[in-house]
Amino acid sequence: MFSLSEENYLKAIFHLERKYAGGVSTNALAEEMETKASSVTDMVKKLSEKDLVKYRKYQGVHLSEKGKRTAIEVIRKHRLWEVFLVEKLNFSWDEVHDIAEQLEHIKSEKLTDELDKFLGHPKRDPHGDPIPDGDGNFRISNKMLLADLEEGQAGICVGVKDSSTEFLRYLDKNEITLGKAIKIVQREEYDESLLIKINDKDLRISKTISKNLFVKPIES
Amino acid sequence: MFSLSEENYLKAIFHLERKYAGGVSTNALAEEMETKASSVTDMVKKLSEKDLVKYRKYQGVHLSEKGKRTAIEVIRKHRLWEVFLVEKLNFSWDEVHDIAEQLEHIKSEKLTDELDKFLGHPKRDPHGDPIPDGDGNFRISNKMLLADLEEGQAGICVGVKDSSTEFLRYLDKNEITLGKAIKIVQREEYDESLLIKINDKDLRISKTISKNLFVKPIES
DNA sequence: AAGTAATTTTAGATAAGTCTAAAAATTGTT
DNA sequence: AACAATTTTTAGACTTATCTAAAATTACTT
Repeated sequence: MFSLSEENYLKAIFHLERKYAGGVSTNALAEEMETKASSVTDMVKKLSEKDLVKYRKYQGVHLSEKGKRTAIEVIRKHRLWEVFLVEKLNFSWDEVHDIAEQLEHIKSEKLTDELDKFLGHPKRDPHGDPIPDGDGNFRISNKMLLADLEEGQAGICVGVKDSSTEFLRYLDKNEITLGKAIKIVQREEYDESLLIKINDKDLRISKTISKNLFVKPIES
Repeated sequence: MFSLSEENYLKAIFHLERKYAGGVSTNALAEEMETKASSVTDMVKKLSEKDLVKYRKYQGVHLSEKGKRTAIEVIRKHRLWEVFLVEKLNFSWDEVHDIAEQLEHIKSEKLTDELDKFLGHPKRDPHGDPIPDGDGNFRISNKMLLADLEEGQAGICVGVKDSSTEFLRYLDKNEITLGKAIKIVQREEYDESLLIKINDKDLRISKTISKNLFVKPIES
């Protein structure tokens, strides 16, 4: 149906629309896709002709309904494959991204549905990101950045914002995994670092870390 | 490492070298790849420059050691994914080919090895074709065409030569599956059809069928 | 062995996706 | 509002993989 390149652009636009609700700029897309602005313009025109995006020269792009549906389908496959790799093939959460980038383009609706069933209809991928269902609906959750919790508040670790190998390895090393409870013991205003309690131990984490970790706040 | 197209050519050459030991002709490759002879010439030159094939103008091609290794790796992945689809995702043996054609190009050695392990190191794919191991070694078996058995002889059904949907559906309909014993009750010389006994029932099959079914003869 | 038929290669063209460099439009600044 | 800086688009070129049509080579046939 759509080329690998087209699917990757749609996915990128989908992700960027969260940040730039007023339209995704050519430069932002170019950076996300690690390509040049001129290439983006070319591709965006093509996507526009196929009614996958709404595009007005110099004004950025938006996904159309059709484009959004396609993007979500690719994301669904990406996340299901990540679950497969971690749960069934002994991959760790920092190893799965590049392979899922390949697997997400395999075309077969039956394959996606059977994989979903085989995995027991998982709701989240190994990084805590929600997996859309077959109709493209995401489970919405009240997650927030750890950095935005108040002193004394606690939350359950539910996802990462940065899923780079480096960050995930840092988390592994410090035994921070999804599902764990984290409590803010003390906020250091000077460098915005946090002293947190996790696994019954105190741990000091930098602003960089707390800005990349999602938690679901615990009502208290 | 290699493009999708390059891998498909290598695979096709590998298969054709069984039939044309003296070198695979441009036309034969063109037919197998469903493309034009001129396209084949172009690609074969490219593969030759990469030392994946040995090529002399007008003389056909042979895989080099490197080309053969690459082709076998692709075939290994194809067959492992077929096993996965049938054993884990409820696909039937006539539905898996096209999806495996896509999955066979996913690049990750760890993925292949873990998949192999997850599936319990299967020796054959759902059509009875042997799965090469990680070093590229095929299990060799003394299979032969059902058509070549003598009257009175029997064999175990171990594979298909034609794995088209149509043929596989015919087999399903007649309850001919891998592992079943088949005995030649009578050969009809006029049209080369066979009367066989399978599942304790007599069945008349045409030459077309018997020439596309592999059996391992039972010593008697 | 010479001529015809078939196969294979070459030459030039096309499409997708990318690039660089230059032109056009928008945005920011005073 | 005018100029500068930034962003975006256009124009033209390149690569990969393909095609058609013509030329070259090999194979077949008598």
